[in-house]
Amino acid sequence: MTRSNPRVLSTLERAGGFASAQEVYRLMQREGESIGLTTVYRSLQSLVDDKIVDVLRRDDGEAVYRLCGEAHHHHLVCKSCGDTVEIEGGAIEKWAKKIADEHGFREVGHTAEIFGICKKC
Amino acid sequence: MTRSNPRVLSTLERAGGFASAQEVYRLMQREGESIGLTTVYRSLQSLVDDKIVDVLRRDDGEAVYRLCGEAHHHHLVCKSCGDTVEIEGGAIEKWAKKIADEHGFREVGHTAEIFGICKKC
DNA sequence: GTGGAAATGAAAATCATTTTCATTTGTGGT
DNA sequence: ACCACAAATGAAAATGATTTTCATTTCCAC
Repeated sequence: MTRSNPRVLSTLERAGGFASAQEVYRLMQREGESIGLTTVYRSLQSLVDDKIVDVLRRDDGEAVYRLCGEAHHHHLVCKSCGDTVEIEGGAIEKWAKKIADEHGFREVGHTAEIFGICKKC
Repeated sequence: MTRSNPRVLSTLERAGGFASAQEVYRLMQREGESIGLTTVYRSLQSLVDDKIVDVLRRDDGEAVYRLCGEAHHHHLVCKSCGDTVEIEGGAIEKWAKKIADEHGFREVGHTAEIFGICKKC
């Protein structure tokens, strides 16, 4: 993936760093960019693989992609408006490590996400 | 919703309190219950509306339904062989609640999973 | 029983996402 | 420049969960 990747990334940035694949595609169409929906999906997926963007789920199950810094963090997501707060996970890191050690697991990683309804909703 | 509702609920219980609509449907089929997929969806939705079950999303976007009040647990999964250990998440519960409180979130839930390579692999 | 509202379910529609596959593009070797 | 081959692209079809439509069935209240 080389040609499309940067265009998709830049569109995602322009969208406020938070959009679904369909939205990125429609936005690029509107701006006269020539790209296929399939390629948008593939580019986003490769950006996820490269850990340049993050993916999470809206309430209706649609995947939304989000620019993401390199620092490992977790998310507090509003189920209603999709608003996202990056949070620190010091406690989690320790917990994950401890549990994994207890069970003899190596090369340990983890995922954690908190969701609820935010103040505004 | 009256006739199907209890049957769907009881099936969800039997499934361990955690399953997708399709899984509930297939389970009922296998057990010889006569019910339509549409009705399973409608029953689950009404159980969600009544706050008897909770809905959240798998990584692939499929909705999974969970009995409310079920003590939920987390998983330690081996990336290599898929072996899974159920673990307790006391620390996580507290962490999630604390963070959510700090940001004024209501109706809070969370997901967490630890993965790595197990002893055998 | 009778009539009408609510519940049911089969089939079709919807919608995001993935797959297939033929075409285009980029690259390295000559 | 030319050729060959691999990677990238995108249109169209396939997939799979979920929702909608609509005709039929069930359940009450009278």
